[in-house]
Amino acid sequence: MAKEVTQRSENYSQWYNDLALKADLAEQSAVRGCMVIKPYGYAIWEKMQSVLDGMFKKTGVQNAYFPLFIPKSFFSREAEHVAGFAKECAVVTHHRLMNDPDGKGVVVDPEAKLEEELIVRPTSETIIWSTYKNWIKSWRDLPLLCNQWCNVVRWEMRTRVFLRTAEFLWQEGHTAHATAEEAQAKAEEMVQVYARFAREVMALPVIVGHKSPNERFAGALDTFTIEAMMQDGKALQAGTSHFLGQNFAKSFDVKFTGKDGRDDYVWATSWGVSTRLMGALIMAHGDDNGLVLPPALAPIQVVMVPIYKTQEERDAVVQKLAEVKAGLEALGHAVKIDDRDTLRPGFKFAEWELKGVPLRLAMGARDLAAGTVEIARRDTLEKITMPLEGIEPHISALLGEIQQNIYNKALAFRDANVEKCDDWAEFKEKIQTGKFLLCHWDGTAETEQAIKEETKATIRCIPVDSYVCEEEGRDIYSGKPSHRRVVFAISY
RNA sequence: CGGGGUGUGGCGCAGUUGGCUAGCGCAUCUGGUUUGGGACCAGAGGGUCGUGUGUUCGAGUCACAUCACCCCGACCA
Repeated sequence: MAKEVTQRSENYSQWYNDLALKADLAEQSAVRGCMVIKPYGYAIWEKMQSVLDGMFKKTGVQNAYFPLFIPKSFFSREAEHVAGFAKECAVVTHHRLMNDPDGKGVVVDPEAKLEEELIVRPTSETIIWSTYKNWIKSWRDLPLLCNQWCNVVRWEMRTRVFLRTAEFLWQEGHTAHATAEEAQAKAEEMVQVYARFAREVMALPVIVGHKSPNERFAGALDTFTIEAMMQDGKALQAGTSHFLGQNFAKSFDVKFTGKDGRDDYVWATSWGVSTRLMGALIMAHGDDNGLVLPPALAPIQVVMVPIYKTQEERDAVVQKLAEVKAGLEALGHAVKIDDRDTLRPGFKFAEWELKGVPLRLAMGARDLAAGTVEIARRDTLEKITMPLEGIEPHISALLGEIQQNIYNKALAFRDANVEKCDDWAEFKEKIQTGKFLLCHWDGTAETEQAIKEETKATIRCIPVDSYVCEEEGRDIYSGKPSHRRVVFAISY
């Protein structure tokens, strides 16, 4: 069962796709553009959910759930927002099937046409705001901080596992506030939550910044983003947080009575991350041997492979490993003993590497006699043999070190591929080689659009916490005056 | 929707100017030997060649139609 994965250097795109599928994370479903997330992949998503959920709760956010179907009329209210999604909506028009009169399976019952079509949510702003209208009366009801974990559907033309699928899982937070300042602060707070999650849990260095007006979420006044660099130098938008102003409140007539007795529209934010983060994980850390999972997200942090010739040896080794496993579990680690006796050790090594397990322990008769164990790190592929005695805290520390090392590696890679650029000819050439270019921009949508058309590069963000560069200069394209540099890159 | 490509056991593919019984690798199953980096040997099962119509003594192969999927664009978390 030689599961050869395409080499990363040869064909990055193919490598990514192979990895997502062969590392047992997901597979193509029968439905066009949709995917099945397999148990191993879902375990990672669940871990992401639980960590994020904890972080949200600390900011006062509560979970809720809103309907999958949204009446079409709800979409008539916020024109700008709707324009952003209208072209990719799935629409429910009927509510019943019937037997085909010609005896060929089932057909849609033409009698069962809905009075008003239902839209499968591409995002929930419209239904949530029409609900919030009923929940918000007074300043005492604010702030209202809700999040929902759900699936959304966007009928994309071209799809890619985890990065762009017709249906995806995500989390969307929607908040309502009494003042613009408070809402603005919330949007910033949440993007910082995402940044912390990306950096500390996913070991993914991200750039926090504002989106340019062109790249903003439909209906937002300001959009914050976390942008990550993949190993081909392309950018991936890993999460966004929007300051929505009073646009939705006005469209859905959500007013509150203030302390002064006067009515005003509420101020809103929304923010989300999706299963796209799974794609980011694969592309940011994976190598030619497969996935490299940060210990904080690995469903299995330590895998143990017993090596034996006889049943007696097997029993003895597995028993010893079980003791170590118990010790590690007591320290809160997820451990698996791979005692499948139909597979050889070499196969198991390769398989667990493909699946990205951070640490592998191998123990055979030799080790048993010597009281040692072989430890292999997934991130560096180093192997060392250590005494078994008191190994647990060492492994704990090693997991922490791996988490840090994966981050450092990704950070070093990114730093090596971020450059300032002030020459248009140079820009056109370098941007194609997978770089983030820090360039002056005159702030106009026209320039941004022209650059996009000529090079496919977009402004990923106007950075606020790394690569911040407030300085006078001239626009890379138009030559007009500029006060700061922004991040340009080709993105997924 | 524009440009290009591919449809043959579960997966990946070969199949000559039409020719006789449709083949290979992987996977699966059985038996045995193995087991410190993706084992080996022997045997077995599994295909209306995407679909339809046509040409022909004869079609996986040729023609026309049709469907599906993939890649490159436009759109996007």
